[in-house]
Amino acid sequence: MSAETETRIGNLLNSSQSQGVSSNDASGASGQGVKQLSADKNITKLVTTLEIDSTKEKLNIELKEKQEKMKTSDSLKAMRLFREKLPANKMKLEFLRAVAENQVVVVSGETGCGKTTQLPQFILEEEISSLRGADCNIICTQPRRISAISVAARISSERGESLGETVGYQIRLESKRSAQTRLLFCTTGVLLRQLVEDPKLSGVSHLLVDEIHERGMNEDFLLIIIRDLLPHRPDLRIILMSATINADLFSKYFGNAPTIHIPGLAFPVTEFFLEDVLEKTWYSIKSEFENFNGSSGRRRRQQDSKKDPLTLSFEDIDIDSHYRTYSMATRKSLEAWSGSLLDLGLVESTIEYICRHESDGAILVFLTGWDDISKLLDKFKVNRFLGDSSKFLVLPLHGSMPTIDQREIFDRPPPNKRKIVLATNIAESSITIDDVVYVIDCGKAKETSYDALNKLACLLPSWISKASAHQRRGRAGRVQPGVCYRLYPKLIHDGMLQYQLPEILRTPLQELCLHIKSLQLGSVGSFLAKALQPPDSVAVQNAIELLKTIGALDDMEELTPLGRHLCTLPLDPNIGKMLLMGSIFQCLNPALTIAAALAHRDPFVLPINRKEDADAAKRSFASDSCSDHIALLKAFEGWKDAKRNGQDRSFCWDNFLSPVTLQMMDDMRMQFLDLLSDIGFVDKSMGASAYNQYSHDLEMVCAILCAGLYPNVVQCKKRGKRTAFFTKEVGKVDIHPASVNAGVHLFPLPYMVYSEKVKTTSIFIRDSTNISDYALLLFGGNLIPSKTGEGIEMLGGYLHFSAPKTTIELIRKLRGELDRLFKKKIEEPRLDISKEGKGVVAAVVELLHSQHVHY
DNA sequence: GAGCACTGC
Repeated sequence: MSAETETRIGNLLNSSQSQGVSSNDASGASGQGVKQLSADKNITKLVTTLEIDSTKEKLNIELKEKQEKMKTSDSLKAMRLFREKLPANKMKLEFLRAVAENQVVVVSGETGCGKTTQLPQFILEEEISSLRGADCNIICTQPRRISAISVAARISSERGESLGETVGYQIRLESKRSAQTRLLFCTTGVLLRQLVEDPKLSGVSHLLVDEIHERGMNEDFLLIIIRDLLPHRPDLRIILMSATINADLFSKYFGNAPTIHIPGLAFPVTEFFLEDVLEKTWYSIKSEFENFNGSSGRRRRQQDSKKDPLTLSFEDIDIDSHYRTYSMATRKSLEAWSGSLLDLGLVESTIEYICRHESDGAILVFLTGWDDISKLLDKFKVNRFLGDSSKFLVLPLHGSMPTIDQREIFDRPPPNKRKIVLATNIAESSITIDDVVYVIDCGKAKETSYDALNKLACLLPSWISKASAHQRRGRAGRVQPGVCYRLYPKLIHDGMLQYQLPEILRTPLQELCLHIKSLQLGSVGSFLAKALQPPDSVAVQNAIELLKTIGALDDMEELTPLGRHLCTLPLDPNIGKMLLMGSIFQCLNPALTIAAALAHRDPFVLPINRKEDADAAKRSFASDSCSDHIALLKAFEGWKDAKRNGQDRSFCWDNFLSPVTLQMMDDMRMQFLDLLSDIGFVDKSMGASAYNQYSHDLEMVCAILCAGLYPNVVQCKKRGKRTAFFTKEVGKVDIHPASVNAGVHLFPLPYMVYSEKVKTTSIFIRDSTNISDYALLLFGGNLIPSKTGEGIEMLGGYLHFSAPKTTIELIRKLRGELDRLFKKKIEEPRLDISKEGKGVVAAVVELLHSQHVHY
């Protein structure tokens, strides 16, 4: 730091310190007024209750009459016949009796049995017929937005109503419901948010929780809450719905609640395993070691550490005796088969076999990721048969590919053209392609796991569960009988886990922990111990530690004022903190944009053919900022500008951006703004300019990023002409190749902050922003005096900063002022600190812009 | 010298 800078900052600081602002507490005078008001309220309440009773009776009768008409309406005749044929219809009386007699009922049923559309409807009809229609309030949760909408729409049409009348839906940022709505479909997340306001679910008569077999975190969380709620709400009815027959786990969890099983109604799907596929296709699998020694025999145990137990157990099988009835060629292939590598040649041959020998119908191929899809497409190009684009319509389907927003996937292809969809497990439950007749299942999926000891998220291909395999197979039987080709031996299938590990055991828990605290559910540890499968205590401890580090929990694990604000923001606590910092320090717009992008998904798409161009587009947004977050920000701002000129479509196309994602980000920004206004950090009447003084100051924006993302810090260390990156927990990490910082050899600043660190083929920092030591000193963790000398430590001693004593003193002083300002604003968000903070913030900006110390 | 499962408030 230059002497000149030092003096300027010193002066700025001194000018601001003396201006203490007196508290503007006005609550002392308001006590009497509140009492008066509540007395009035009681009288009004009494009068309205009487009125409500008579209108309610009228409504009950009205609803029943309307329903009777519906039952005889001609226009709904076809719909009625369809409904009567569903397997669920046969169980109607049994189901309604079980619901009447028990507080909790578990229903299992295969796809096509009609449980999701019929069971909530049975309850609704029963309540209306019994003249309880006015009081009934049925909620049915779905794990995904798309299913909440489509099921609500389906039931509305079955009742001959418009969506949003008796039946409605509510998902984040979108709802169709009205005062008449008696049956509401919502995402599980929406219900969990609602619980903050209404912990007893008062007014809800029936709660159906669908797809509990998927074991998502929200659903597992909700089940704990429901079980604790039951004694306090004896009138509340709970119906848990699962797709798998094995519903015992859920029944036991609820004190042996009765279970009902509804058989499915799907077309039969024939199933072939690898051994059968090999017999049919005559494909020959080459050993992965063949190139080294020319023999095709298995090199057992050679790479044990890399192989999973299931693959290893297959290598212990004596192929010749186990597969006696199979051909020599097949046995040789099975001997060479490697469970750890996907054989794309086999996939290609299987597709070719179907196209040559089987009748019409779309083919759906389940692969693990972008790479498989891309490589298989390359193989198609040079395949003389499959490469004929007049006969085959080949479509990649991946969450980050541009095809995701296209209708082509769902449309029937023209006659004499076969549709072949190469998909990830997005096609397992999120996207349904009706005309699929053939499914090819590679048996694997990329799955996250959480290494609690290293505080590390992992994303690795692994064997799917039997339940997933069953679900994939079912995708072939939606419109007619289908065929499923499994590219793994039956023995592998038999050894697969029955179910995937629940999400609560596979993810970091900080957001969940915050949610538990906000619902006042007691200590995090004892609450989570009540889960169906409680998470590892180390994982819980990590989450609590992180919440303490960012200042959301105090030493007693109680919510701090900051923690309470973070609870109201539907965001990861780190990103929520960034948003608050942005609103306090005049960077509101960038904070809103970056928070929306990080919370939702990357708006940059990953096209197969033009990925170099896509990379270049992203880099051009980042310019020389060395920041993926700035690239996101600039891309969004560019889109907003283009949209104003009606050029948004071409802007997205030219820059490889997803319009759907950008629109969602825009909607989310509005939601965040509303929430910030609710909790007092933003006064909308002030106008945007009141919160964006530094929004175009990239140094300041990066400092806000640092404030939010800490302790996700990477040290950049020069290694000759390159830079190496290190974190406290796992040591050396790499910049993800998709980052704008990949391939940059030297960085102007000595640190990076990031939001996501994932272990795949290596440990990658997926997104990063290069930041200065000043940003870290002013907005990072607490400054601890160095034990050894005059410097400062951070991150438990992992980071050291040294500078002349006067500089350190100045930084400590500035940081102290900044912390004081932040604390004041967090404790009293509506307080105007702009005058008081002017000097401090100006000093901070000055410092962030000053010559950085070379590292 | 490389790489990007999927949901959701």
